[in-house]
Amino acid sequence: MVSIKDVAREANVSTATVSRVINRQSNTSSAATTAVHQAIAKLGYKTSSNKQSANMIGVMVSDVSEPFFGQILKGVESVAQKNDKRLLVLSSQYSVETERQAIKQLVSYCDHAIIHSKWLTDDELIEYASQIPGLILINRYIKSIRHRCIALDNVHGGYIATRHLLNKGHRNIGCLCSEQDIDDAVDRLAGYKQALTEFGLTIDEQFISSCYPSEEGGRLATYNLLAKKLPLTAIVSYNDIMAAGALAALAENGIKCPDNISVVGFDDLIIAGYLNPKLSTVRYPAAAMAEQAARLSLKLTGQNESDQSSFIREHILIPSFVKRNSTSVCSTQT
Amino acid sequence: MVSIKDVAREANVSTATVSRVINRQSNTSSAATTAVHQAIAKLGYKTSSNKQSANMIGVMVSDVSEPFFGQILKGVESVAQKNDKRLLVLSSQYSVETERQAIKQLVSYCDHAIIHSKWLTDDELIEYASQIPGLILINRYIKSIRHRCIALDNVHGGYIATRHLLNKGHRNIGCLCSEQDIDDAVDRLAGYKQALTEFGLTIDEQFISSCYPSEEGGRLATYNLLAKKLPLTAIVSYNDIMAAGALAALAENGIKCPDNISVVGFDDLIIAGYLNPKLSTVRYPAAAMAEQAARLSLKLTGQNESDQSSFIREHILIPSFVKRNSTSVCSTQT
DNA sequence: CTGTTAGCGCTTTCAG
DNA sequence: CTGAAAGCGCTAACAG
Repeated sequence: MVSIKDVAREANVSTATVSRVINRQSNTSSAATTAVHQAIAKLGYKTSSNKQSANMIGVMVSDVSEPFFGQILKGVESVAQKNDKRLLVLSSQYSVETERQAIKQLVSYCDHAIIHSKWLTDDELIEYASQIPGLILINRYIKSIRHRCIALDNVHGGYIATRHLLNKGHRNIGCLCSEQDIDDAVDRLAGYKQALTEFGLTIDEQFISSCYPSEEGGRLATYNLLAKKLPLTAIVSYNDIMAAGALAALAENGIKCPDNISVVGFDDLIIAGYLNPKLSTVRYPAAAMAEQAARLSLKLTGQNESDQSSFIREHILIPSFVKRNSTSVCSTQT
Repeated sequence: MVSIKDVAREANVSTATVSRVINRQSNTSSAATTAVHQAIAKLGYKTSSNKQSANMIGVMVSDVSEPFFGQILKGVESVAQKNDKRLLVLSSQYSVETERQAIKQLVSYCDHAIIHSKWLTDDELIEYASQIPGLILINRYIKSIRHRCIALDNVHGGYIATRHLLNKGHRNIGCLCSEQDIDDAVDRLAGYKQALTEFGLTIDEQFISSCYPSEEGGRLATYNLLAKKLPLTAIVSYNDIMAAGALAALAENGIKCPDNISVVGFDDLIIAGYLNPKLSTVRYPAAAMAEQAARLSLKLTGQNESDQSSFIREHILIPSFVKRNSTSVCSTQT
């Protein structure tokens, strides 16, 4: 256990100065301050080493009120509870700076941190990961620290969504994309293309429409597709929310789902089961993923007695398909 | 600041024994254990008085993954963030014992605790509330500690839901109730009755159907209503989930909403906007309520510099009506 | 099972 | 602005 004393030695100051720096109180010279901060980073010192931090497992998500993140909290909480640990929650509110501050806090307060970072660069995350062994990245894959990442195989997700439609005879499949430049968006699109290619079909960019990943975005992207008068019989969507927008756009235009056009979502949010028709979608096992992340975190700090280094499989989860009522066999045979 | 030493003196044991009791380790006689626990309760001692607890605001809800509770977390988190506090989250998983343990933990770890208790008795909650001044009950009203409660006026909610339908000309209004014996269920029903009475209508118990407050429960309760061949033109539901079940049951029977029967929900969950038709409902301002609870907690421990004791209005929030597409003017004039 | 005692991590005081 | 040293809250070791 690295103490304030070690930090003091490393920074060539007294323990009192370190204490002052940590608590941001009274005046300390900037030289001493930076020296202390460097020493803290180097040694991986954590405040409240008085055992409190060992009992805390921290989570950072974008917004605690979103159902998807609720699942993640639940997953982490369940293993926290089993291991008699407390759950510390912070959110980034979709802001880079808030996200950075949150992670810094987590790193300094907790031995374990499950982080869903949307905005920080790989390099910055690698840096934080190096500070505590219990930091796990969720829904993100960084090769150089892949043993610290738990992610979903989004390519496969896009693939099975598209594949499901192909198997039902659909050949003219539109794709609603997220215009955000993040991994899951490009991966899911790649899965869509892979499925088509594998089926011997050529990819027509006309069938791909990008918008902001909201309900309104889904509606707009669908309008754009419809405007082109393509022989569309099915649509795969970046996520359930956009799919909800697509369903609304179709309904407004008298196009019946699934009779005329089938729709597939992604995520399997609660709303999927309440849409009309109930949405066929790809299940994102968020809670399971979070559980696994939490267990991995415990394992990496040796809390988890058993299998210290036993099974080190790739931490990539495979999504599965959920068939509901928004997809059917293609009626317009070509 | 009450220390372990004070507790030891109060309990007539040594500090070591107190330490042992707190950490539930090694053996301690039950006599000593209870004596220590009593002393802790009496003096309001909190572990980690080493300043950690003052930075923590704890929340307990039933299930962190439910959207409704997500709102509550978000509300508390927003004020926590503003006041530079960390958020500690525990859930009861709908179990009495888990709930009790969670509250105990919160009380001993945090200076502030926002608690959504569904299962504990008033007396027990009063007891916990007496242990720390920063404990606030949310969505619950206990008269003797009402300055520690933030709740919704559920009677008013049931009232405006019913009133909305009455104003649209409906006179034969069914009511889907929760069979659970909790305050909000009876309050919302009371609001329903009040609105009818106020309109000079007599209450016919035939129109009231109770089931478990789930989608399936809503479906069943609706079947039961339909089976009676009542001249039903509208339904008010205990919550949105049951209303979703009601919509499904109506659709399955070829009854159009809102053309034939209007439906009103309660809570205004995310799904309300995605149902078909979009659900008119009563908005439960969960996040706002949680924010207010958190602010109250800070105020009660004197953290909130200003207005120490200034405005002590009743902490009852008023719900409002959200008009969407599931309600319309009554067509069958009597 | 319990108290004494030594010790640890940290903060605060005080002198410079 | 800083360090030495005293002090505080707590835990661990040991003897009974």
